[in-house]
Amino acid sequence: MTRNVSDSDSVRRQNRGLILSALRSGGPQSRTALAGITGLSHASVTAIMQDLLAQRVVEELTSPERTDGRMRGRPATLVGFQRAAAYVALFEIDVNRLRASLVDYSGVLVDRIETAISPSTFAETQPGDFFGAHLDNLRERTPQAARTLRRIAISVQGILNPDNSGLKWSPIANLAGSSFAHDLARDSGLPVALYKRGRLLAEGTRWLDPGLHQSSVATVFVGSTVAMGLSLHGHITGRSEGGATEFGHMNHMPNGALCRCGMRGCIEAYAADYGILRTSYSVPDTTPPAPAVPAQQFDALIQRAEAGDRDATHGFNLAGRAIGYGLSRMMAMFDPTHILIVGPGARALDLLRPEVEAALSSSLVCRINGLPKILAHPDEREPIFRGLMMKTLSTLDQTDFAALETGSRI
Amino acid sequence: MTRNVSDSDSVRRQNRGLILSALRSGGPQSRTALAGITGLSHASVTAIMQDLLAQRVVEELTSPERTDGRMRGRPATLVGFQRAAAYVALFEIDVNRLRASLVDYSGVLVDRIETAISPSTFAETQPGDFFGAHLDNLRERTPQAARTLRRIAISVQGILNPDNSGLKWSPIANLAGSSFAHDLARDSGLPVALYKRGRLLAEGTRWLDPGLHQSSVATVFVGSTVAMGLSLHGHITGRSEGGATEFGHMNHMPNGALCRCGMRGCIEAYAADYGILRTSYSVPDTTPPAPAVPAQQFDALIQRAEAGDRDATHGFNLAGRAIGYGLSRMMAMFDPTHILIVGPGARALDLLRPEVEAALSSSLVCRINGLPKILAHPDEREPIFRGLMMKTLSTLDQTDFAALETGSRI
DNA sequence: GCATTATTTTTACTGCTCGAAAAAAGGTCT
DNA sequence: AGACCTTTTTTCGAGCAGTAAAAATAATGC
Repeated sequence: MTRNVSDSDSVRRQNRGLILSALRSGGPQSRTALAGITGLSHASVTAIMQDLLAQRVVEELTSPERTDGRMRGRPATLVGFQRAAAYVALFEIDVNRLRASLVDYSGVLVDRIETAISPSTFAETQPGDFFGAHLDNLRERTPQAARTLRRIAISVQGILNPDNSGLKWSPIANLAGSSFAHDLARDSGLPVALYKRGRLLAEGTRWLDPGLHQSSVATVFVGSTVAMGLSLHGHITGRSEGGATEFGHMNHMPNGALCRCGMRGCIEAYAADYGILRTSYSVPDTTPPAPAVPAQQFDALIQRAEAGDRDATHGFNLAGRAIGYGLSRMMAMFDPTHILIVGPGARALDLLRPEVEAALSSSLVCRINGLPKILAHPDEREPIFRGLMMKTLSTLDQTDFAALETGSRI
Repeated sequence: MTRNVSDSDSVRRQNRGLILSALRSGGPQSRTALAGITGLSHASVTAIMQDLLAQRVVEELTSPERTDGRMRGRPATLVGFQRAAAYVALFEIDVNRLRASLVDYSGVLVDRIETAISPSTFAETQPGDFFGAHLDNLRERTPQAARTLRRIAISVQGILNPDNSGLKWSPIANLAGSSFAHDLARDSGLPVALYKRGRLLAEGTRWLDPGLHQSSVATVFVGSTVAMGLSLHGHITGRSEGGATEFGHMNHMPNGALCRCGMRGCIEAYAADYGILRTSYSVPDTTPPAPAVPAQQFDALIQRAEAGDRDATHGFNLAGRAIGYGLSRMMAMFDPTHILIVGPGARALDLLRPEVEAALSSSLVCRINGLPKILAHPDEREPIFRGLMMKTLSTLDQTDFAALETGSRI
């Protein structure tokens, strides 16, 4: 049972966390600016800063670099994260690729390794060992980071265990089943966090687009799979309080098209690249899906549909309808004001939009509240990485550094 | 912008709130018991209690009534809410009935008035005035409560305004459109809260069934409408952070049966009493729904289906399928461990269950995590009232009484 | 050089929780 | 009846974090 008692310790944690989080989203700032943003008094900011400086969590920036020469008064000394205060290792795993990144505490990418993944990769190597090997690699290449490495976070696809120690199911062959997060944590001695890709998309767009930072956005990935993350007023919501949803495998049509997951009628079976391709080529929708669709083949299909090809258009229509009804069903439970389509499918938004909007219009909530704004952001790599990084660093801020005991505040 | 700064004020609020909430869910208790439950030290509990006693929020119970004669040591003095510390007025509005209740701070029902509602009620009287008249009535009948009346809460059906000041849409004729909560707040000078019925069902079952108190439950009302509330690990979740969902009007079938709301294919159009009746009597599903279905007619239909009547069984099958697929779609975003069916439809759970479970089984999350437990609770009146009352009193605890400034703690 | 302006630090004070010890309130035993 | 035991409740001093206001600091402008 967690104690929710509030005492001076929790007060300090809360207010230190407030300052770190302001620094995280606003970059290096003066103490006065931080006092304004957090609502703390100048005295408290100074006191907390003294602790943070003494603990080498933050540092004063040497180059004041006044933006305007005509500023009066004592110039502010900016305070920013001390880059070497901590490092985190981030893994993004995909059906055919692993990307391992080393990031310092200020959010600067230090090192990156990319490796190809094949369906046999995890048949030959235990997932925990596979990640462990890459972690060692990162450590060897940046020895000074190895000492202060604090956390590991992995972006995954599939359904998580209740304790987030591994996956119960995943489209990545042989990845599910083992508690690889637990294994990796044991072997490395570091905390390991698993995040669903869709959830990170939501987190990432929250950080990428300042305009959307505090609004309610449903971020939908359309590509080799279909996934969704929800960011409601800056809070990530969804299954298991982990912010994950199974949007791609939400049922669209009872007994419908065969999905890669083995079930029938999932949204993904209509709206992922393989589904659109299957419809466009009039392949029966009970045919087992192709393992992977090359990017150029998908782009060619988009071009055909844009040129007016009936079959291709039909494929995108069915995809749009599946996504649209899925969104309309989601909106019976959440009320995002914006829908952001990311991934390869974002390039086809104009083809999808009519059916998406038609489906949304047929729902009561949209008739009452109006349609949400539907936007596209073709790149999904950057949001996922940024989401993974910001989520991990923010967790580090709050869990590790906000809770540090005050030394002797003389 | 809300300031999240933590200071001694917020510490007091938090810890007072902790004690009040323990008292709310555990009933009158000794200080020692409260210290154990909240995690506060005995000294803090005593100090906070002195304030609460001085402010007449709680009182010491006179009758110790030892449960066991063989108890040793100094007998505990129980502390409980002071009944007259506050009163709240609760309204439950339905298509054909208004129930106005006056409840004291300890949760005891003091007075209750029931009034019939007809489709013309709100055509003749402004909703704000209608509630105002009943409020005055309650006040006149219990003058000592009128002085310490602190809050008004209303259970409604329909889609709320973004600012919760009224309804954008409601199945209750002419109720939507006006900001009656705002009007009533202005006229009465008291805060008025609007809650969706489905949300209160979730809140109510949370309080009614201690076994479900901390688990994750989706409570589905099946009757003249279909509604759902979610309680995940004791937290109520859903649209607009208000915990509401539009489950009944989630789309089940594109271009499907005509719903009372005017849209087509809503779950309600298949699973509310009128929908089941329409299917059972082979009336075209685009026929405008009957305004109200008498209870005995619905019960007769259940009996016919239980006796094996094909047409009636078909009606319940389609209803079960609509609910089942709706739940399966909901479970792509939430993961309740229990599904609780309440309302008149709960009596037909055995008829609905096969199709509900079949639909759930066809979803990926249920294949991976297993089916949730499906239970029935035939009475829906009690959970709604209890949910409305507990939510309102808990809000009063935290908003009004936890925040009371400490007088002079001599 | 000195007033002006803005930022940062210091000082004095308040309020809260906590641990330990003391006080209170019954029952039990001789 | 009175000493003892057990459990609950209160009291007391220490410690810590926050605020407000005053003081210190560092640049600009005349």
